[in-house]
Amino acid sequence: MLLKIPVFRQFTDLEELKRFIPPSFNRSLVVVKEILDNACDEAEKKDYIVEVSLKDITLTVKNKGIFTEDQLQVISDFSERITSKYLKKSYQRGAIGQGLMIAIMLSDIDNHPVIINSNQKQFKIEQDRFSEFSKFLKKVAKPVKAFWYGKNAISERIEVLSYKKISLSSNETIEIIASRELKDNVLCVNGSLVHSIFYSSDEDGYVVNLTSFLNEPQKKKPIKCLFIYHSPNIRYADKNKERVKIPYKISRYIKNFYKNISIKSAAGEKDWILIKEKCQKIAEKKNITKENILKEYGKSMKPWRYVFLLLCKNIIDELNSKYGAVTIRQVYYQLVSKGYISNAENSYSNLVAQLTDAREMGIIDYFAFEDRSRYLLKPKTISIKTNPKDIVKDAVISSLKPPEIDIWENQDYHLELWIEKDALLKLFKKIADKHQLNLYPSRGYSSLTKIHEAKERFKEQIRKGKECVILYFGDLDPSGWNIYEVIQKKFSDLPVTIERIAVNPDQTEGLIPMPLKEKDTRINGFLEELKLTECYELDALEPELILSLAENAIDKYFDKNLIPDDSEWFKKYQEITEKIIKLVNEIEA
DNA sequence: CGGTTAAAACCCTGTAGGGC
DNA sequence: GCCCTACAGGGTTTTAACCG
Repeated sequence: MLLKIPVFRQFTDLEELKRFIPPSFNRSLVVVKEILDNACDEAEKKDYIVEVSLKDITLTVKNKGIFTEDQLQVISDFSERITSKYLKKSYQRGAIGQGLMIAIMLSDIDNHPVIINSNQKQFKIEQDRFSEFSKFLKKVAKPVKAFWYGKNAISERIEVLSYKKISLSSNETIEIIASRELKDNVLCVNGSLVHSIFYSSDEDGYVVNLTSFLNEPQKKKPIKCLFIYHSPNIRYADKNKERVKIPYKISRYIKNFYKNISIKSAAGEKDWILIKEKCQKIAEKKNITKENILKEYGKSMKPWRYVFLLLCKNIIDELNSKYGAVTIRQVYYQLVSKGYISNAENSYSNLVAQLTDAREMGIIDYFAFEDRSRYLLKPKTISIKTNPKDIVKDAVISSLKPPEIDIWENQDYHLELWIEKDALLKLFKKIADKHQLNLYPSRGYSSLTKIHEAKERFKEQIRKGKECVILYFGDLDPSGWNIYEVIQKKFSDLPVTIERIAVNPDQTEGLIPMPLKEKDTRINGFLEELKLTECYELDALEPELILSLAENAIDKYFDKNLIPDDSEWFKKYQEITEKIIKLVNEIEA
């Protein structure tokens, strides 16, 4: 079914239009920027020159016919979705359409005419919303279709309509569904569209028939629920959609229509801590009470939780001694593999919350963790009180630290260490330093940029007559396996060996398996190829084992007899540096 | 073919509401 | 009313499978 509501009304109706631009924006500036941006973008593609002229308050942009009538038809095909979040994501219609849309609406709001010269035609966008251009749009605009969104899209910007959380008039409420629980895609309509359905009256001449609208998609696919954009909290509301309010009688109407559809709330794992009872017993045994905790930390907490956090602390201490500061995700995997907590979606965020408390209370040290994903950019300055001579001396002496001689120069191979996750970077850093190897944490799927850079590196080595080898370490799970395969595929045009060192199917003995995530779209390939029903994290291997696997692999490609003799070199280096240091010491400030 | 959803890596905050 | 969980929100980046 097609709704017989021309969506271009959204771009020509003042009230509708206003919602698309944040209030703080200067509209006239935005229109100029958009028009110029898009004209330049298009012109650049075909090497045309953009002509811009401003007369009185009329902005004219000429781009030698890039805006063809065909293109305008495409742009004005409003049966396609439009962007629902300004400044965030735009769908389908692209820059020209977006620019035009904004241009149209702004010219409407600000009474500033905009002229687009295109293909010997002139489109003037001016105050009158059914001007030449609007008429053109009206003529070519297609009716809008209802469309399907998936789970993520919904959780991103759409809330379900039912009956719990949002307070309405009287005591009625509306419930928000946890969209994660939805197994199938659902039909939804975008807020402004719903808005149009309910608020356009017959006087406007638009046909509105909610029943047929609800009926139609039901025939095609079993429908779960009709979704309407809504945010319960005005703070979190999409500012573009804040005008969309759902009156109770409308929600009731829809609810009645779908009486038989049950809406389940998301069932997270409530008892995500699997060793609760054990902790309780320990607490009793050690006589840990709320009062004791309150006395010691100034904040009370259930004894079993405290015991749980102490157990976490032990594990964290152990990890710290092996790797140094760790990430919370590393701790999470450890706890899961030890059977302390469940491996559920909510488990990780719960753990984060627990460890936040633990840190703030002082149970666990802040230094136990590190955040590798954020950084501070510091200016490099020194105090005026410092002695310039000292600074120069320090700089010279520290720059004279003996360098490392390249032990790979005469080798037959060029070796690199690639690991799937950042978490193990520290462990691998040691071995990479020791053997002078490039170390690359791909963080899941490698970026094309880094693959390309690697290829350039390898080409250089191949020119030198070397064989290139990547020693790869990753999880033994569908995605982990696939990541490895993708790397192989990307290097298929270069003679590069990719050796998967760990985790391999023959290394899983004694490891605690994790269940396969059934939702993983790569699961089929994994099952077929490896015939495994469980998966294994790289972190689950003992660090010593990982290191020895790496050492053995490196030794295979490294010939000790080919290490250059550097004794003479360093003798000379020493002589020279000593002379320089002597000179520096002689300088009088 | 392109949009959507899923996966991977990582992190943090605020609050509604159930349970005790 | 406290404690705790779940679930909203916020941020960064990638690739593959699937589907119409």
